[in-house]
Amino acid sequence: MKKSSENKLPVAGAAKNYSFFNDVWDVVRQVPKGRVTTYGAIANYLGTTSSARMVGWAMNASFTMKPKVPAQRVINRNGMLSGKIHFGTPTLMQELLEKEGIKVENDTVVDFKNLFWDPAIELQ
DNA sequence: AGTATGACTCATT
DNA sequence: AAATGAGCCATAC
Repeated sequence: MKKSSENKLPVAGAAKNYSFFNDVWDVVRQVPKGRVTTYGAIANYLGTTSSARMVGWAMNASFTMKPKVPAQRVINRNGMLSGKIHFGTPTLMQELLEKEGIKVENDTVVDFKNLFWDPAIELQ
């Protein structure tokens, strides 16, 4: 069995819970283009429903991950782009979403309810 | 080592 | 319906 060098993460202190972060990224990468999901949905799928905040931290760490994680498809339960401030520019997240065909108005995904992709249901 | 903060969410008021 | 408190737990200082 290989040591942690293979599973090493750029996140300090994540070694203990690296699987959680890894699972988050794995799920996010499977979000179809043009669809979105939420922190809570991912947390629920991973069995840590009340730890949606950790999903946010995983997203923050995802910027240094390869292959890249479509973090713009992960938003909060209101369909709002709560994490856009963590992108390079204040509008980058919205631009990425619109490039995928998702309409964004006032930092909120239009028709979010219809575009919502729940891993606990879709991914099973 | 203790406190504060946060890309969240739910329950209560 | 809007505001507030609480649970969550890793990171930052």
